[in-house]
Amino acid sequence: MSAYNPKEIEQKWYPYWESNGYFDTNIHSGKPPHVIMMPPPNVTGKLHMGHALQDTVQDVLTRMRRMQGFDALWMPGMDHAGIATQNVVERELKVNEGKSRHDLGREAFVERVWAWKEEYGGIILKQKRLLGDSCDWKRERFTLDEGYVHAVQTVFVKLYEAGLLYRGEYIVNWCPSDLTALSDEEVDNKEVDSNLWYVRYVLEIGDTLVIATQRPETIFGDMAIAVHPDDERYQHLVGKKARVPLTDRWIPIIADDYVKIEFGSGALKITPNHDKNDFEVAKRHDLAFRETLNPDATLNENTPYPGMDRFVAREQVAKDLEAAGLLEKTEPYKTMIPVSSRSKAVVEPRVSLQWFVKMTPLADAALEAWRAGKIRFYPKRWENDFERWMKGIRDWTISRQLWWGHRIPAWYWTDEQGNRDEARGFLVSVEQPEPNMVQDEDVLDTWFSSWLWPFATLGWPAQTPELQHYYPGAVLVSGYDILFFWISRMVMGGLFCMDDVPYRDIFITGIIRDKNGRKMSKSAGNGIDPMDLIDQYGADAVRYSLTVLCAQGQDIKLDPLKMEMGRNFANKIWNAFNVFGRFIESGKDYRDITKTDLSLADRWMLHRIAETVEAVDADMTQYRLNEALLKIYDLFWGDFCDWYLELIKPPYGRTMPEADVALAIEIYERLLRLLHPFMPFITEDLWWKLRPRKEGEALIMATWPKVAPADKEPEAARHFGLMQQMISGIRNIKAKMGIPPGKTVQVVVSIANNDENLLATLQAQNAYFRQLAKVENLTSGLGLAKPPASAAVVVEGHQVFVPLADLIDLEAERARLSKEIAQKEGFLKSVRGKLGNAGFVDRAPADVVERERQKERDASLELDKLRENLMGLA
RNA sequence: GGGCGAUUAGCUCAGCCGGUUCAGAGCACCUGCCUUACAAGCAGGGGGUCGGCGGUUCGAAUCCGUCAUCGCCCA
Repeated sequence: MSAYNPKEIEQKWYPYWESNGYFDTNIHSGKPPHVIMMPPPNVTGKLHMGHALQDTVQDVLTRMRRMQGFDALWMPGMDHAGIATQNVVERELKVNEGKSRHDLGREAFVERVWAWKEEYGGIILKQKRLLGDSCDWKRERFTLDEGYVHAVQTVFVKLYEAGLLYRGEYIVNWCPSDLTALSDEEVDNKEVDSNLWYVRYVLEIGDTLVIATQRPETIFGDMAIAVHPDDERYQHLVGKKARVPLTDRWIPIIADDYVKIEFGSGALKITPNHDKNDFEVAKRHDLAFRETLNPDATLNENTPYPGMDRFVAREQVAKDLEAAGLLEKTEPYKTMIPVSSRSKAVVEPRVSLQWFVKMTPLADAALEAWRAGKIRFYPKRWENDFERWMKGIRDWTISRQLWWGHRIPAWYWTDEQGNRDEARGFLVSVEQPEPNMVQDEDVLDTWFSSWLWPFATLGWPAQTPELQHYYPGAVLVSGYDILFFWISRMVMGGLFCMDDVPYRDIFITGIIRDKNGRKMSKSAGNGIDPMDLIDQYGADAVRYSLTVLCAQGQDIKLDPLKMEMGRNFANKIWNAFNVFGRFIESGKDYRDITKTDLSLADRWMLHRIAETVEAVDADMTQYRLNEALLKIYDLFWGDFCDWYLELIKPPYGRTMPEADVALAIEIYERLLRLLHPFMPFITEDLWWKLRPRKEGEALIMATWPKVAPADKEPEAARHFGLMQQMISGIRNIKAKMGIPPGKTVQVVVSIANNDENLLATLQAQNAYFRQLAKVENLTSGLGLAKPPASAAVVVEGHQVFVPLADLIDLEAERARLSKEIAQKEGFLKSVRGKLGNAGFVDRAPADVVERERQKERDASLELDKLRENLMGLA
């Protein structure tokens, strides 16, 4: 009559669930906990397809567990997203007031950020509601909440006291755009086309030495030239001096086996301040350090080009070298450059004073927990990456030169003028340890707060009842793009602070790409906004499609048209209700009406549901949501709609018996329960249409279907299956003979093997043939003869004849049967091939062999009958 | 350079521990239907030697090796 329109319905139910407290959890409920920590989205963020996918997965799991009687906590919140948020507010400040954050000063600026957060932050949490996320909003946390700040500072102190924290001048990744240090994980390596410049260094002994460099602009920071100790070409030069080109500075030539003899000329310039490896070499050889760049990556006063941008300077230096006759040649060269994953600026290795976490001991604990089976990855292969990263772990640069974030709880003494007196060292403490001490200016990497999420959100360091009840969680759902950033670090953080892993299962989803397989990004403009999809197709449809597309760990190439799968299914669900729904008497509760004489179809349907529930339960424990949902889809569409509803549907103008309505309601309820975690809105709406319900009897709070032993009736299911095949066969004959599906035919069914049970069932079900295949007269019996001029199908040895009198198209029937025969022959050949193989008969398990024998018997019997039928056509 | 993943129908992809007609689904395609739940639908149908080669096995889309192509991660 009309297509399903999700808009109205989806808007109706979310507020209903939320306001009734159905998402709420309660440590006193007496139910076992089931906890999922939502990866906190950036406060600046908007919902993207990755969120839509992962939230769907988490919500499906949460809703199912809730229905299964768990105290299902899905903990929501947001991340303060240091750089991202600071950038947003800085940009706004620039545009609106033409000011920089320095114009405002730190305190005023941070206040601005808070104001921004209150006004615009958290759009994403509203969007999550439109998706249907059933998280416990009352527990929502923000990584800069007061209590959370305390947790972050506490763990900082705790790490320091454990000797896992240090401060020092090391070479770090420096982002000249955001003017802060970054961790290794925040830097991506990109291959670019560049050059290799061969520069001549004048030697004190009068000769020149050619050195290949990718960065001529850094020569002003050169503090040595290194050659390999085994390189015979340069033995005589070690200990001599060379002049840095374009300057009057002389630097030593040293020997270090870090140098690759084959690369370039085999001699390497050592620039400790601007190259990680050179930094190490310099430490080994006790070289001096010379900074040649400003924080914004312009050259500084230690160079002849103060203020010039590094890339401009690169060309300029090359030119000047050439002019000075010091450039031997330039070669094109492909090289990897480090890029900030956030700002995309080319990162500069830069020596600066930063805070670091010593990671090896933490990683060792994580590895040990993993080896002991305390965490499990789905799919398992991600364990390899986890292990590799943990084993090769490097210390974590956690200080950031930003204003928005967790201020580092380290304190410094001051002199009379109030200036920091670094010489006296520092104290690490949550509270200001002594009057007149000042706190470190820097803030912590945002991930340094995120890695505490699973317990800091529950009140840690206080031993709250929530913490005891909800930690550790059941499963973490996230993408592999933050396996190192977050997932792995949480494992370490949990072990360090809680002495236990934060979750047992780690379900890693694929990444959603555009339909051509490219990563979605703002700059490429190929992003799909999930809000548009929800608007266009409905949240249930989006959830359905994403779940079905989400095979274990595979990236998803998403074509928005895929949402039609979900939309069509929702429409089907909606319309299926009408078949029996229109016979429901308003206000009537059908619970006391029991259908006592279940039909074959009834028993088959109940059996199929039971079977499916078992299969779905098994899939869900393995996080095979796509498999589970497809099974439910098949059950609903393939079994319930295509067969069951067609059978219970009364003829036009007639009504449906009350008992049938009651059973249909019961069956439909079970289907809605199974579907609810995946498609919560439409199922909740229909749930209330089935019968009057009291407050609190919402589907979201209903119980998950359990398999009752009485529901399983394999024999009934087998009989029904045979009838389905017979009916399909009749339809096939009609189609092939050019008989309109609506035209009635007569049918003779000949039951083989003296199967009187089947015969009895069949005779009781003439109506099925009438309704589904427009069979007017069904004659059935054991071993009946083929009527003249009839078409035939063979179903597991039983024969279905359709007498066609003058309607029969002999050619068509011959072709039909020939095809059947060819197929059957092929099958029989393969079966006989197996059985003719002595190895198979001897070695395969007895039951497998027996099964093949049975197949052979059945197939050859059927083949005989098919051939007879073909012969009889003449 | 090391590691991982992918390669199955025209397209997008499922296929767990090797054995049920196991070669599947959705879309697309062909034929016939506006059969009063649904044309976002119904019925019927066509279509793939499961990337190549080799191996293990009674038996391989599935396990192993190797090659090719594409993609990702790490250095």
